[in-house]
Amino acid sequence: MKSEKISELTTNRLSIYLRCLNTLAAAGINTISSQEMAEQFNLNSAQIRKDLGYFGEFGVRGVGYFVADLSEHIIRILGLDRPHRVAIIGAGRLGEALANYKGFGRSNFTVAALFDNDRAKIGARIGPDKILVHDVRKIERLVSEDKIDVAVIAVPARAAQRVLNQVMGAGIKAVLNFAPAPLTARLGVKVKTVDLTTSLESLSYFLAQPLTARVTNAAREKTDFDEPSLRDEFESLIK
Amino acid sequence: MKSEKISELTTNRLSIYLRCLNTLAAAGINTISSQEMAEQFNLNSAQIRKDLGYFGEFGVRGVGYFVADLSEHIIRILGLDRPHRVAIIGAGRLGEALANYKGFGRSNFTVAALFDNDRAKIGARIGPDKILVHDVRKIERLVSEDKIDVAVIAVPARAAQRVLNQVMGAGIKAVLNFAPAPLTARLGVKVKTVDLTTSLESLSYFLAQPLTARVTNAAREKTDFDEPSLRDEFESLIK
DNA sequence: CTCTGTGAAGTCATTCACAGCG
DNA sequence: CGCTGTGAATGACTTCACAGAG
Repeated sequence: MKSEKISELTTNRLSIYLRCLNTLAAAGINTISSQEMAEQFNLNSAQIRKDLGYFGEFGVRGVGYFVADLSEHIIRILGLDRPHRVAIIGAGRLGEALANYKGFGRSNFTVAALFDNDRAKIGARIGPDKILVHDVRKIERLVSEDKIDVAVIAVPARAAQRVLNQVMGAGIKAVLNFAPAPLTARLGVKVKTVDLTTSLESLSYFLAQPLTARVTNAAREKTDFDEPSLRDEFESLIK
Repeated sequence: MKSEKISELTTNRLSIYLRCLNTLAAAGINTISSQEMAEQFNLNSAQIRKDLGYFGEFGVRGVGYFVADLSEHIIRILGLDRPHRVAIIGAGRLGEALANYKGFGRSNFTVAALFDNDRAKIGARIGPDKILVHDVRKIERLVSEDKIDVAVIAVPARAAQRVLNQVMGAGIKAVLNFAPAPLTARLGVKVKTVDLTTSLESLSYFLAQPLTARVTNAAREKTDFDEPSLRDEFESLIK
């Protein structure tokens, strides 16, 4: 086990490896080499080994990795062995979809509360799970009462920084932001932004390139996994 | 104007610059230097100049950039001067939220059709905009009739590859994927995956680190903009 | 004198390639 | 013998730093 600084690219990939291992386990496979895994899931075997190498020696030379064992290790590395409680701020369409999303469970995330600042929504119960919408001003109290440690920002861009400030004020250190705004966070608070418009506009650039350039690029890229990618029980968001 | 290979990181940032320029324009600012822009939006001025430098010389030495002018240029570079028509596959919660999302317009994207394979949904009209749900098997015909050039995959992971194949079969070259699955695309087709679980698990890793490491990391990172981030009229997804 | 545009330097990430363990 | 774990090599991206345009 080294103690270098781990890049976010590496932790993103660990999450992906974990998903792959789940798939393998479900298929009844107990042992896998980095090569086999790379082939099956469009990954690079050296990178798998290097990523894992930052955290320990989990493999068996001449054999590969034990699926269940490695899975366990990654769960521990990512801190998924401890439960996380999520607050969703913004009870609009997206907030509602997320609040009713069942896939969080597998990663040990639970949606603990939903907030909005719209009078008409506060006190209402939303979606099939009838989740209560709280007044966003109560966020600080609920965070400590409910042991919430992650916030999801699903409000319009112009409100996003204000909400982030409230959320930081309540002591939350990890935020997933869906608002299209350049946010400033205080030291020690991690904000991950997911941006639909940027993704689409980047696709638009790709379409605007001449066919030859597009194909050349694609060849260099295998399947595009440079950004995150989800888990099996996406169903509730989607079905 | 060079003709090197442009990285996706650069095109993502162009999209962000465009958003910043919109904000500036809305504030009545006509001229801005890369330094000022970097300060205001947590960016790096050298990077702004370098990114723009791949496409031309848009600035005025000793002055900076004309906001409206640069905006125009980026719109053209990203291919946002031509309209794009989007098909959303999967009429679940997320598909519905996306189908009713009004923010696409600004980037010249229009949601042209919504598809599902669920008998109970096909033929129904969904959301406040009453968008008709089509049978996914009709996708090929509708793509050519409706000039659709972008697909959004909002189906469960196990269906994602099948849907991607159908979509590619219909001739679509650009896909935004919300399913948590490692997809394989044919040459010349660009797939961008947005993965909620990976983002959350990566945040979990951050929380699992000792406080000192978290702060050290944060110091290196300003606000986290390594992934995409959205646009102003996110409202319809969210409100 | 200011700010762009850009080679050169520096930093970080991926991939290679192989010693050595099981 | 096969596969891991890992330094060393390569490649990609960012930042520096400054010549030169306006």
